[in-house]
Amino acid sequence: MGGPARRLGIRDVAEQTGLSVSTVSRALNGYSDVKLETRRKVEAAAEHLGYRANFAASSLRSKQTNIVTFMVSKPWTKFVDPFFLSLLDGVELALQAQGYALQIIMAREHETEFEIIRNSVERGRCDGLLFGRTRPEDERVEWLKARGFPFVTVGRTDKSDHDWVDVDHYRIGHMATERLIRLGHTRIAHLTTPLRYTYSVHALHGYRDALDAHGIGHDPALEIECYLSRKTGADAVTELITRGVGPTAIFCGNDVIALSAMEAMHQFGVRPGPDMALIGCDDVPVAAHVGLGLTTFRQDLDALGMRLGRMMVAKLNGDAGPHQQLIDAELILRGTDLPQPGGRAE
Amino acid sequence: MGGPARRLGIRDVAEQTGLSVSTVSRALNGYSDVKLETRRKVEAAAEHLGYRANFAASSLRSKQTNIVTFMVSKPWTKFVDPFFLSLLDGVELALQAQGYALQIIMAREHETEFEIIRNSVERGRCDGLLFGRTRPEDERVEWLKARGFPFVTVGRTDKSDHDWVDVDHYRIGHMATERLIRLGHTRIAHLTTPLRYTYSVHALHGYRDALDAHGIGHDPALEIECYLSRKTGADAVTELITRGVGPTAIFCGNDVIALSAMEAMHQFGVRPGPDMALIGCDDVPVAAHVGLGLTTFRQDLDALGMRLGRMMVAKLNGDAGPHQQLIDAELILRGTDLPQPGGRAE
DNA sequence: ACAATATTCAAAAACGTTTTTGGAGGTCGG
DNA sequence: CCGACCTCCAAAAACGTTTTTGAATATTGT
Repeated sequence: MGGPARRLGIRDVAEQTGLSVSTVSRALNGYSDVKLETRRKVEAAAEHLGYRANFAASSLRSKQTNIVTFMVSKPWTKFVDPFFLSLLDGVELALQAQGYALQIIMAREHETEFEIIRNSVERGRCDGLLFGRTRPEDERVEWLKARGFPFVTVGRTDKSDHDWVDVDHYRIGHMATERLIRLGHTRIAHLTTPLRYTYSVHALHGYRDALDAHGIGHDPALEIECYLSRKTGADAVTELITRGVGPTAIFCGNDVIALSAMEAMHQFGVRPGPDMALIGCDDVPVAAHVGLGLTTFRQDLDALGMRLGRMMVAKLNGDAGPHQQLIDAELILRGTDLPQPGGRAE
Repeated sequence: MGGPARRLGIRDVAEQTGLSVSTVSRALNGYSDVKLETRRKVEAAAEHLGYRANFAASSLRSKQTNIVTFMVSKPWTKFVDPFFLSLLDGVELALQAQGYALQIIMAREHETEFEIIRNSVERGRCDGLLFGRTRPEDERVEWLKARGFPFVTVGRTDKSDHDWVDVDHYRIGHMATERLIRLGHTRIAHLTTPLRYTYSVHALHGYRDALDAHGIGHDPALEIECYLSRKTGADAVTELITRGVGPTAIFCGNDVIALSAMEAMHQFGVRPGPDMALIGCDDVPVAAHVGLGLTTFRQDLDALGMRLGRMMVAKLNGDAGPHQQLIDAELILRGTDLPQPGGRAE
C-alpha cells in the first residue's frame, strides 16, 4: 500500500493550491499575468513542498538551459596556472547576477577541445560558451561563428572578428623589453610561452618591436619557446648559458617560466637580478616572495572575468556586438630588474 | 520558401535511413536487439547529418544525466590551492572511463554551498555529487544521506558513516611533530588550517598526541588557527615572536601558511630552518624552490582523485558500499627541518 | 448600460528523446 | 508441417515542464 512514490512535480503544487498546472508555472517563472496573491500562494506551496522545476523538462520545453560553459584546457589544470581561477571568479559573479549558472568542464587532451565544444553545442547543453588559449587560426572559433552559437574567448585569433577579451601582451612585451633596454641591456633574451597561442605571438612582436625601436636587431638564438612540461624555463636558461650566447637580461612570457629560469640560474651560480636581469608576467602569488622579488606584470583578472561574463550576458540578451575588450597590465617593479653590471644605464 | 529550419532531430536520422525513430534510438544507444548492419547504417547517417541526441530530452526521458558534479568552495577558488586541481584531473579520468562527464560548479559564499547542492539534487541536474571541505557536523552530508542521493566527499565528518576519501591528517600531524621532537625541539607551535574543517582537527590531534607521547604537554599559546585572508601564517608568526612564547619549531597545516610564515620570519631576521624549524603540508610546486627548501608532506592527488571518481562510479552502478579510503602522505625532507640550535637532538 | 478592453486563469499542445509493447518474419525441433 | 521461440523493428506512450490558445470575469470609457 502507499502510492508508488512519484517524484515531486509541478502537478503536486497545482493540486495543493487548487490552481492549474499552467498557472503554477507562470507564477513560478515570474510572468505578469498572475495575481500577486496567487503568486504568493504558489510560492508558499512550492516552498512548503520543496518543489523545484525539473531541469531537463524545463530546458527541453523552454529551449534554454541558463547555463554558460567555460572550457578549461589540460595545460591549465596540470600545472597550477592561477590565471583562470581568478578569472572564473569574476565570470561567475557577472553571470549569476543575470540568472545564469557557470559550469566548468575540462578538456583533457588537446584534441578533445573541439569535441567537447561540438558536444556542448549540438546536444544543447548550454546557452553560451567561454574558452581561452586561442590560436591564430582557431578551428573552434570558426566553427562556432559558422553556427552562430554565442561565445566569447579569452584571447584573439588572426582575424579576431568575434567577441573576445584579451590582455595586451604586445604592450607587455614592449614595455618589458624597453625597460631592460633603458637599464643598459642589449642582449635580451625572450623565453616565450608556446607560440601556438596568439598571445605568445603578440608578446614576441612587442619584444621585437621594442628592440627595433632602439636599433637592436632581434637574435633568433635569444628567442626560446618554453612549455610547462618539456622544455621549461630552466632548460632554456641552461641552453642560453651553455651555448654562450650571452644574454644579460631575460623577459619571460610568464612567471612560471621565470621561476623555473631562476632555478637554473642558481645552479649555474648566476644571481637573478644582479647577474642577470629578469622580468616575468602574471604576478603569481609567490613572485613577490622569491629571491629579490620578481619584477612582473599584474593583470586585474577579476575585472577581466567580469567583463567576460558581462559580454556573454549581453550576447545572450540579443545584443549584437561585436564586443571586444583589451586590458592593460601593470608593471610591478621588484628586485630582479637591475642594470647591466658594468653597463651604462640611461 | 525553404523549410522553417527545424533543429536537427532523431526524426531526421530515421527518415534518412528509412527506419523508425525507436530503432534509431536503440541503435545509437547500443541496445542488442538491432542488427549489426542496421546499427552501422544508423551510425553512418547520424555522423553524416551531424546528429546528436538533445541532452534535455534524453535526460528527461531516461531520468539520468550521466553527469557528476564537483562542488568547489570559495576559498579554493580565490587562492589557488593546487589541491583540488590535481584532484579533479584524476576524478575526470575515472569518470569519463565509465561514460560520465565531470561538471564543476563554484560556491561563491559559504552559505550558498547548501543551496547549490539542493538545487542540483532537487532539479535533477546530475546523477552524483562530489565535494570537499567537510566539517565535523556537516549539514550537506546529513541532507544527502537522508535523501539517498549518491555522493562521495573529500574528508570525513564526525560520524563518517558515508562514502569518503581522505588524507590521513592525523598521521601527518603526528609524524611532523615527532620529527621535530626528535630534532630536539620541545617548544613546537602548530599553525592550523581553519578548525571548522574536520581534517584540521585531525591534524591537531596528531600534533597533540605526539607531544603527549613524549611527555610534552600542549600549550594553547602555541596553537594558532590560520586562514588564507585574515590571520595568515605571517600574522601568526608575528604574534608568536612578539608575545615571546618562544617556539623553536613550527608545524603548519599547509604550505601556503608555511610560506606566509617564512615571509614574517624574514622580516624579524629569523632564518627559517637554522633559527626556526618549519614543516608544511601539501608540497606545493614552489615549496622545493623557496629558501632552503620547505620540508613538507606530499599527497598523491591523482590517485586520490581516481579513487574518488571510481568510488562514485561504483555507487552509481548500484554498488552499495560504504566505501571509504584513507590515503597516506609522504614526508618530503628538505632544508627547513633543522635541529634546535644549541639543543640536543636524539 | 453596453461595448470594448484588461486581467486572470485553465486546457491542451508541444518540446525531442527513450522505453514499453507488440507484431511480422525467420528458425528450429518434433 | 506446425507450433514455439528467436530476431529485429515500428507504433505509441511517457518523461515534466513551458507555451499557446482561448475563455471567463472584472474594469473602463462613452
